[in-house]
Amino acid sequence: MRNAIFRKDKFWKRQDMDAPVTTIAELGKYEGQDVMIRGWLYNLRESGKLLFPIFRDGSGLVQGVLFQKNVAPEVFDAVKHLTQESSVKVTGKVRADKRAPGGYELDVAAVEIVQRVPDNDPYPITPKEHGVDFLMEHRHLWVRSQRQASILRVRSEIEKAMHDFFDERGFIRTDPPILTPAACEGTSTLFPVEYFEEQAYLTQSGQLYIEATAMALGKVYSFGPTFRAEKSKTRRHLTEFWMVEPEVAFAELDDIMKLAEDFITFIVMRVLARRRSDLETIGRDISKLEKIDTPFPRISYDEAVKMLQEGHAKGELENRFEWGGDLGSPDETYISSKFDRPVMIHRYPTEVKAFYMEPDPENPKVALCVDVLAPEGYGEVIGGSQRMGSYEKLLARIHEHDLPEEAFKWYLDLRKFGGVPHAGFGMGIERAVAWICGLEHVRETIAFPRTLNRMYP
RNA sequence: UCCUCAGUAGCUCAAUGGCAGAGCAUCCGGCUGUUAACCGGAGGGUUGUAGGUUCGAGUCCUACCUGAGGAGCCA
Repeated sequence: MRNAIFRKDKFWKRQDMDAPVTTIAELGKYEGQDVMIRGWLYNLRESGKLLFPIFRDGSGLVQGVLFQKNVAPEVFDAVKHLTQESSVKVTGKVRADKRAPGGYELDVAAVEIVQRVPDNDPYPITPKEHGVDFLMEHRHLWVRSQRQASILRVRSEIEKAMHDFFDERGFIRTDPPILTPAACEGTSTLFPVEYFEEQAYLTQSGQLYIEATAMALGKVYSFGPTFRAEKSKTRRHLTEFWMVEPEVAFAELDDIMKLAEDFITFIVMRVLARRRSDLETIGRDISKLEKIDTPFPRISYDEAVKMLQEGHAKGELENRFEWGGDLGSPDETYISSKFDRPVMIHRYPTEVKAFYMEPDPENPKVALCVDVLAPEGYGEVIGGSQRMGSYEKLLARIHEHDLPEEAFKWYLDLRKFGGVPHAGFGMGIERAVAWICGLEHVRETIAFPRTLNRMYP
């Protein structure tokens, strides 16, 4: 009712005509001028004849000011009873004020309510604290909060940086299939899907396919969603996550280790350059990111085992680590805690790694592979390797791992028709975003996370 | 799959085995510079579900459900 009456008011229409539309982030360019911003009511404080509505528009926050005697009674009344997250078009004069967050205020002259949140069914996410379960249930609204919006901006910047990095180096993006006939690595649990009369699976990695496109185009990369049906319930796991995977013909292990450290450093520098204010909103300790630079320390698996055993002897690790196993989460945290930049651990035992990895010619018990561990306990963000080159050895591996030979016929062909040494790696975007933003949990790094117990919203 | 913890108002949480409460949110009133504003008032409950012990259960016991984060596995 209030809304309907107000929409017909001539006052705001007249103001509206000459006020340019802008965003909150750009308000500084319009100091002293009338502008219109379009957004949502973030919060409202009042003090008698004085109102302080805070608006957000996706680019930032601005505080509006209304003195009762200075504005039309309909405008004052409309703002006074405006509900949180109602959508609005606001017209007013931009004024610099030290008391305002962001440095600028808007002297509100007119407000058009686009859609009013009902009084009896208010916006559920208040400026007060909420629990994880409640926020996840309202993820479609939670993304409007400043912190979540900043995280999504950083994620976008990381993805953009990633594309720029590979493009500048002559990589071609090739998109692998998401529906696949069989396991890529034969280890992880896959999501089965009905494919007409056949069984198919959602991809757990595009790697095998981009090995093929690398033989066509030389340097390629892929970026897309991957799926793991593992029943993992930790802050580092999603069932659906996005992975970027470069693959390079004629590259060996050392080449992709260099590529990996350049890649990570490039991304961190880009985020620091372009999304610093978002990192500040998130509360990230930026000095930790500023230390990231090449070269990253390179530690062989053998050396890592030695570190872990010494750590156990000093009482810093609960369990004694024995040569031959894969590093557990506490082991990775321990090793990465000794450095202030990402650590590269290379040459793991062949037995704990995927079937397609090339054994080290100097010690066939270990594979030419590398894991990159992010600092501050964020764990593995990159896994890569040099791929097995020999047709015969690869075929033997496929048999050893009980994989269906028929399904890998095309993959074996790559070793038959002009096989070359080649290598690549995969980086989980969510873990990289979590580390760069300093988040507790990867579920905040993607707009709509898919976890073991959650498909909604 | 295993281990641990938690489910009470829309939200965040209290309540020794003895009357189910507070703050925030919502609505009403007050306040001309507020910063998660503040002050006063009102409405708001199948204490996750099903059993059991007890004169009496939000509280103790059993099972189940849901969620959380740790292991394993992985990026």
